[in-house]
This record gives sequence, structure tokens and C-alpha cells, in this order.
Amino acid sequence: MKRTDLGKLPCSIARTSNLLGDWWTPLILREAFYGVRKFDEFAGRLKIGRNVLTQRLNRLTDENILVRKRYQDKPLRYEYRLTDKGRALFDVLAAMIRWGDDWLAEAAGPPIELVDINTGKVIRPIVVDAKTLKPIEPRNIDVRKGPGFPNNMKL
Amino acid sequence: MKRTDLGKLPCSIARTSNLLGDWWTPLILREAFYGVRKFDEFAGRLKIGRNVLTQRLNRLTDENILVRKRYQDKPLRYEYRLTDKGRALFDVLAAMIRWGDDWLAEAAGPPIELVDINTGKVIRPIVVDAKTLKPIEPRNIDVRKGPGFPNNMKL
DNA sequence: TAAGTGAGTTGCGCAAGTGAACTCACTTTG
DNA sequence: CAAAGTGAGTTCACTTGCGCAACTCACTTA
Repeated sequence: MKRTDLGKLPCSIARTSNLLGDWWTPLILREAFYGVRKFDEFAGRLKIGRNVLTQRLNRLTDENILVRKRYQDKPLRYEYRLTDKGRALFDVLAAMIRWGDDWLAEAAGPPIELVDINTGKVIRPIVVDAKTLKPIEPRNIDVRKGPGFPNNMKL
Repeated sequence: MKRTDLGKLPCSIARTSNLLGDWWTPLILREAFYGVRKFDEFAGRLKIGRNVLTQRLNRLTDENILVRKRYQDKPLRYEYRLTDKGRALFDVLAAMIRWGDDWLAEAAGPPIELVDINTGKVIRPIVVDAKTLKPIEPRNIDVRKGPGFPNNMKL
């Protein structure tokens, strides 16, 4: 069915949702962060339709989230690697992990833990203000038009 | 069309994506954070199909993200308010805002700014480790099974 | 009685997702 | 050299979601 193009709205939530706002894309990105690179690896681990996977990988490549790289010549074979833009999406996945751990995990605890390779310690993501390093209380927040807001539009 | 139920996977990204992973839900939540409560307010601001809006609001209510509250008796009228569980989703939206600002905003800058009501200062979200308060570098991260991971499943 | 209001519901046409089978271009095996 | 195997898609039938507009319901207002 048709889908409204959210990418054009002057809102970063809409623009990001235009990209991530579907069932599979966050999970494809999760697999990419896990180190998965090849088409059949994605397909096998995700139990996703191959046509859907193809469509999503193409979309992520077009948006420069993943880059399609040849890793073998005979026969020609490609793999999908995260770009810097793609790697930065880890923060969104981390926020999803944190919220899911807090609100959807069963009594046993989180299903998965993030671990720092160097220190061996469990990492718990938290969203804070970059300046004060304090959690952001939505009740204390207002929104206003930023420099990139079109002059002829309403909030 | 049919959709794979991601809510059952032992992964917080999948569980959270099961809820947020569609076109409209993040935007509905955005409006809720903006203070929108009534059905027609959501509908008017979002240009969303009324059937889709109904379905999403019901889903969010079922999941205790929003609570449907009577605010008038004659005639009977309801509004949708964020719960604590719903308010906590602000962190995911904040991470989306930050990523969108960094990677999708045009040269003019972010379309929207978050502002602290009390100090009047612009807030820039960032995702850090709760203990070290340092940004999380995905290259330094590994994943392992957490306490809530089922014994009979693979990562 | 007619019009207005908020909150949905219905119906239609189109398009996306699921699951399985298929195709392509190659390599490997006997 | 034919058959089988492999990675990476493509195709297809079926099911169901979405955009859009019109409609319904329960009430109030003039």
C-alpha cells in the first residue's frame, strides 16, 4: 500500500522514522552491528523474506547507511558494511535496548547484554543532555523551531 | 499483509521495534509529547487516516504507553495521555532526533530544537554509558546473553 | 428539526509482506 | 562435460495494511 513520505517533514523524528520506521530495518541494523555482512547470513538469522531483505538492503545502501562492497571476484560476491552514518545509528538502537530492557523484559532480566570489549564490563545506555550530562525529563522540555525550519510552515 | 511477530524474540531491539517499528507510531508519540491528547488533534496535525490512528491509539493503550481517560461526561469524551512507560520512550525519540539532526538535517541546521523550560537552554541528546558517562563506541561493544535469555535458544 | 461536533467505522483500490519456488552466474565434483 | 552446489537475488500467489473519502453514532446547539 501507499505510504506517506515522512522524509520531507521538518522534523528529525519523521525523517528518522521514514528510515527506521518499519518492522525489519532495526533488526537488519542489529545484525550489521553483530558483524553480519552477507546476504544469506542476514536472511538466515532474521527469517525474513528474501525480497524484503533485498529491498531493505538496497534502501539502506541508497541512504548511505550501509555500503555494498565486493569481497570476491570469482565469482563476484558482495557484502554489506556499516558506514559512519550507519554506525551512528547505534545510539538509536541503544536507546531502544535500554527502553526494552526497562519496560518489556521479564522478571529474569534483559535478554541481551552489551559488554565493553576492553574492560569486560556491562554497558547500560542512557540518554542525557550533552552539556549537563543529566537525563532528560520530557516534562521539562519544550520544542521550538530550529535554524533548519522552513519559514512558510507551522510547527 | 501479514507481519512477523517480533515481540516474542529475546531481544529488546526486536521487542521495541515490534511497537515502534512503523511509520506513524513515533510521530503519534511525538504529538503526545507535544501535549496533544484528543483524537481529532492527532488526526489534524498528522494527516493520518482515521482508521490507522484509531488502530495505533488502541495498540498504544493496550501496551500501556498511553492511557485513555474520560475528560467529559456530556457528551462522553476521551483523551489519550502518556503513562510513565510512555514517557520513558522519550529517550528513543531523543536519540532519533539527535541522529536525524546530525545526519539528515540540511546545511541550515536542525528543523526543531529541544529547550529546557527552566533554563531556556537548548538541549542536545546524547547516548552514553550510565556508569562512565562516555559515548558508546559500537566497535568496542560485544553482545552476550543476559539473564532473561531463554536457555533453549541461540543468540 | 437541522446543523454541528468529536470519535470513530466502513469500503474500495492499491500496494507491501510472507513464504516458497525459481532464476542467474558461477564453482565444484565425479 | 553434465550434474550438483552455492550465494544472491527475483518471481509469484495469497494475505493483509494504508490512503482516502464517505459514513455512522451519540450527543449538543440554535
